[in-house]
Amino acid sequence: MEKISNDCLQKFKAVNDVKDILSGKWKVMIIASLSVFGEKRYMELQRIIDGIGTKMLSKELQELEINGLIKRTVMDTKPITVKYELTAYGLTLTPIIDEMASWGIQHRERVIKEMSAK
Amino acid sequence: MEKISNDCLQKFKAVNDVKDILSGKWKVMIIASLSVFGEKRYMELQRIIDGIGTKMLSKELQELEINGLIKRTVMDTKPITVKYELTAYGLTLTPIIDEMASWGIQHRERVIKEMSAK
DNA sequence: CGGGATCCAAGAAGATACTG
DNA sequence: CAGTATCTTCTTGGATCCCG
Repeated sequence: MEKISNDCLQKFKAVNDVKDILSGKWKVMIIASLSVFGEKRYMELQRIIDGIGTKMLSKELQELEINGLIKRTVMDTKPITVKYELTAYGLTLTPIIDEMASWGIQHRERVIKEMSAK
Repeated sequence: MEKISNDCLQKFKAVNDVKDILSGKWKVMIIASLSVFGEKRYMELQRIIDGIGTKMLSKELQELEINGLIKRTVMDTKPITVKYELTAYGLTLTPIIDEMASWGIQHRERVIKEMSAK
């Protein structure tokens, strides 16, 4: 008779895990960048993600790499360049990003409506 | 020729909006609690969400209320009680929570496999 | 270019005590 | 019970300099 409760708890804890993995101010946006725009270089990420500094970018990229969500590749170009991309595992986050994106788009429409309603 | 780029940017910004609205260490877990378990009281939320203190709980609940995602109702019981629940708008976040939950569950299975593989 | 190291300011968050 | 107020601690993150 507590079957439902256990399922809910399971679900709740699962959300908590995702929270932990995507904790940090910028991780979701890094994933979103790589998910939406595809493979990017360090500098490009910094330009895309508004307001992020080199320190935080490096730190969160490393944490994401440790968790196996992104892959870091050093290219042997004249001045060295590094590209980042989602791993196969990181790509499985796409549905979450997509859900967030579509919700955000609807949210914008809602906000616009509210403003014009005044 | 920059049509695709604009769509991507739109999408990216939309994700960013969601980030902002769900910013803060506990907001996602509060939403998840109310989504998974349904209407809850202040104290119940504090018990469910491991580690949260009264200060953060109050603060983030207020912010969520301001954003129209949750509804706060004061019940006139002997010792006063307050219940929180998702608004119709807050309920639209359910798909995101569900995606996170199912990803988290698969993530757990993966971690378990990795450990037993050793 | 892609970072690492250091220093420092600001804000987020915890603990505790208190109130209606 | 449901918070608020206060104080302290910890984390975040910005700025800067440096290195391969």
